[in-house]
Amino acid sequence: MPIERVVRVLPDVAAVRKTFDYTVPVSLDDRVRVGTQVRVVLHGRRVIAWVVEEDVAPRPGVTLRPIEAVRGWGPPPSVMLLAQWAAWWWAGPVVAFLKAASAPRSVAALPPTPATSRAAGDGRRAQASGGAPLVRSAFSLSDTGILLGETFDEAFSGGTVVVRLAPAVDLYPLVMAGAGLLEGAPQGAGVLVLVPEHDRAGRLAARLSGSGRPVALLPEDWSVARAGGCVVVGTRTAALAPLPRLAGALVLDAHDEGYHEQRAPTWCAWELVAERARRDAAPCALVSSCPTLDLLGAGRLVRSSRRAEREGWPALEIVDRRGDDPRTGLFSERLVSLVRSAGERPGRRVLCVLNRTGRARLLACASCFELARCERCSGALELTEDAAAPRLRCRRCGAQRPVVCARCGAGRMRVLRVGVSRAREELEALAGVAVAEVWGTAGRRAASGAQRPSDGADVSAPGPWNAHRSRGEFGAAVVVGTEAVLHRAEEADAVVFLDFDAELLAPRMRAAEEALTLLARASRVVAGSTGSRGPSGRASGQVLVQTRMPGHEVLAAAVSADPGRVSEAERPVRQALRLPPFSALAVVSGAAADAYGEALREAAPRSVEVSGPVDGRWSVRAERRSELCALLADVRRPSGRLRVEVDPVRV
DNA sequence: CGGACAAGCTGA
DNA sequence: CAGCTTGTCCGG
Repeated sequence: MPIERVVRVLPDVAAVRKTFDYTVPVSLDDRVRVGTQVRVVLHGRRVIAWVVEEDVAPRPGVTLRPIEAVRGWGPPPSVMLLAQWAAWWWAGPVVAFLKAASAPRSVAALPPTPATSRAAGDGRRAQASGGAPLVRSAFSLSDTGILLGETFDEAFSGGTVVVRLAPAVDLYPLVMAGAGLLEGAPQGAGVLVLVPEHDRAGRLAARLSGSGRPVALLPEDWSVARAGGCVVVGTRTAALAPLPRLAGALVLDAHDEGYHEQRAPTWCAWELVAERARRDAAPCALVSSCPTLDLLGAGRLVRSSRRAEREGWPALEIVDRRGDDPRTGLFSERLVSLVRSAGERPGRRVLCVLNRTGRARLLACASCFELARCERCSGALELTEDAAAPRLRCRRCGAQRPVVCARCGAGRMRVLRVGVSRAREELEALAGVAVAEVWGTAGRRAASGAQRPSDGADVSAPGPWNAHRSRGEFGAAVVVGTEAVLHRAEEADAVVFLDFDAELLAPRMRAAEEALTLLARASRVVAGSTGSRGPSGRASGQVLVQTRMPGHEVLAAAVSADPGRVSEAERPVRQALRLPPFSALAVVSGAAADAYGEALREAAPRSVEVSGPVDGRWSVRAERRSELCALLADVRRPSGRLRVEVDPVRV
């Protein structure tokens, strides 16, 4: 009689973090391995569980039940280990990561693995122009192309590399170069490509597939990815793609906020991909037109030539509104004339961006109109609640000072309430052209607590946007909307930021970096999918920025096509305030936060600082991330609702 | 999570 | 003291 194996499983039940041992019936033996999803009876309930360990010596004194059934294929062993690491690194339940790494529906059998050692296009005949020639032609298109080709080579030279490429640069040749790592890779190894949005993942997968590469688009092609030997394309969760092994990895637009999960555990996809690549000794390219400080800490920076970078940032026109009376509203003369001319020339499209949801209130001096900003961190100041003796308080770092203008010393502030919903009407009246309004879902940085829509297309949202969307067109040449308009529009002739100061002064730690990513996004939209160029040699199209801070380093960086200026300005501020990446930070909230906070303070070594509660939130700060994670893992969590955010995007 | 069981409260 | 609520524990 054959001996039954014993395996250790982790049930897919919230709040159960323990593992349990079960015997493997002989009939299921060949289908049960590490990662397999099984059904087991636990406490009288049939639940789904993952096999986390094979051939274990059962703990003595317990009689084991047999596994009831095999649900289907699960993540490969390498990803099971990765999930375990991620659970520690972001102080969350392993189950959260295993779920993300598992198939959306049960998978009974895998498709055959493509033969990776063969030339691309062998299995599926190249339907379009074929694989390799596409790369070569892209490299030889222009001098710029050749310069970029050298950058691309460096991107996969080994280890994790941050690749800085201007917004208008077509990243497809780089992706093709990455896909080339499939050749000669071990059997089953694959190349991971992450993009921020699912639509874009679909387009990229189709294009790669057309060139003859074996491609799996996640989440739908999970089983293809599990078989390995292909290029896996997907969004954030694709960081946990079930490839048994990596031959290489690319994260496009790595600065995008979509790579950060907002719900706890607040994990970050590019960080996970970099760790995964490190484990498999695979090259990893984090690609961004404007790398954030956090990204820059992840690997060596590789840049294209200055010339290539200058050509890939479009013309940026700054409309200095310091001289304008705040009462003139959102629309400068320059903007009105731009919109008017767009209305006269058929086919031209202008997008006006106005982030009105969750916006900071802005204060300006009542006499000289200078904006009230914090001396310490440059954040926007607000008036304190105390009506008898109001003070100015920084919404970002909390510093306070009396109500006095930093420039002229006047003691009266005026509230600038730009961005009202009448923007569209006003613009229509001013410019005499039809203007459409886009609201749909809130921007991708929704107000705190709000969730990002899973794939960005909210068809249930009311309003003119959807009417136009269903016709596949905007209803007018001019559109006013939140930044969502930049994520949905394929291309435009001009993008106007009506109130860029709201971005620059937003009460968020990463406001400056995020403002620059908006300019980069706008740059891509006006550059168009063709990457056409104007007579100046720069990408065509125009980005117009209305501001009262024309000298701000974010604008200087975009004008000079040198995004490094923003991170260099940001670095000393973060360092002085001991904020990430110069420390490791976790924020604890929820009903049980106080109990957990006290326990953490009790157990914290000298090197970890536990402070709170402030509005029911505790913060835990350590010099090194590993110290922070060790503490969070060691202290038992009290029962009750608890949210632990490690390295939160918003501070 | 959800069932089991114990301890606590209530009303006749 | 039955009948019900509330809380804590634990799962192979």
